[in-house]
Amino acid sequence: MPDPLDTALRLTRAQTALAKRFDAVLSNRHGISYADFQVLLHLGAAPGGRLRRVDLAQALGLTASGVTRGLGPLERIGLVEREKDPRDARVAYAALTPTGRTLLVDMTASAEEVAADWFDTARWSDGDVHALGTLLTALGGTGRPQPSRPADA
Amino acid sequence: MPDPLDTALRLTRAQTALAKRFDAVLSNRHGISYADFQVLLHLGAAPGGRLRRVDLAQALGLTASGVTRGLGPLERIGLVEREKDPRDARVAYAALTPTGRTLLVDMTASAEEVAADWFDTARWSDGDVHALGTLLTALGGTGRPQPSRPADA
DNA sequence: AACATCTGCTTGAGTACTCAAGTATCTGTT
DNA sequence: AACAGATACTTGAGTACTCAAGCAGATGTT
Repeated sequence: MPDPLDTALRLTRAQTALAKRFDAVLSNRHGISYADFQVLLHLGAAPGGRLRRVDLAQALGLTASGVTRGLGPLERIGLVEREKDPRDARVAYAALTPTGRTLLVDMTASAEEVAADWFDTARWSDGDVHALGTLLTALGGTGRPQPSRPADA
Repeated sequence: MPDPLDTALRLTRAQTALAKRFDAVLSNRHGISYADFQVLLHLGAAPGGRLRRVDLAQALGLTASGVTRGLGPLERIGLVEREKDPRDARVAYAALTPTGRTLLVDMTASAEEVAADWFDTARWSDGDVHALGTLLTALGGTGRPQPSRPADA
């Protein structure tokens, strides 16, 4: 019977395993990591396909610093572009390029496959997955970011 | 309605937040991280309070290399000791020192508090926590390692 | 209009890992 | 008894972050 600490430890352990699995498949098939995929996901869901770096950090649970470092490679390989804000010279947007958007679509398919397979391997029913997802919603877990307006990129 | 990918993403997000919280409290109160706490937990639960480095890696979901690096500081501050195996000169055990065991007890109290508080803040019922813990058990999550024999240190 | 303060972002230094390669030791086969 | 291969561990180099400090630009107060 799991008490709160047990449950928290299990959560950590499960996520460690999950991330490894995602990382293995995604970097093998698409050349970028699970963390990078999450960046693309958030950008893709944001209006205009772009986000201020500070907001991206918030969405990812990272510091602004971490975002600056992580975005470098993605800009270099042309998945994300830097954009200026005409009203506020301090802000630099991170914006999905068309290439980035295409990759995001492909990666999402892979990721869905991995996730389904993972729960499948653990013999989870659809109901179990749903139950877990619902429970985690109440924990600040944003899940897959929802587009605020349909396809306004 | 969370599909498998949403659920997986939420799991990642939830764990990120959880780990930050544990890290903040544990390093503040006890001077070592959540990751270090998990090392002590596994050692404390193992027979004789010690584990081969390879088995510790397995238990933590890390590589042997990661264990070597992580154990360094813990040995330096006297929480963990290096022990030889008389039968096999290749293996080096990591063993909890008395100081380490004392700290483990204190940290466990803190960790239980943090975990309880976290679920509490999210307005989770005991039943929810239990349900989550049970679900995660089926995911390779070992939770809190159980002592194989009661207090044989 | 000047100044303190706040915000957004980047950068240097440090931490916690990873993988690949290397060393030492053990084990099974002939 | 010799040797091929497996196993336990460490180490060098690289990645992905963190925090603290710093800078540029915005904002509110007088």
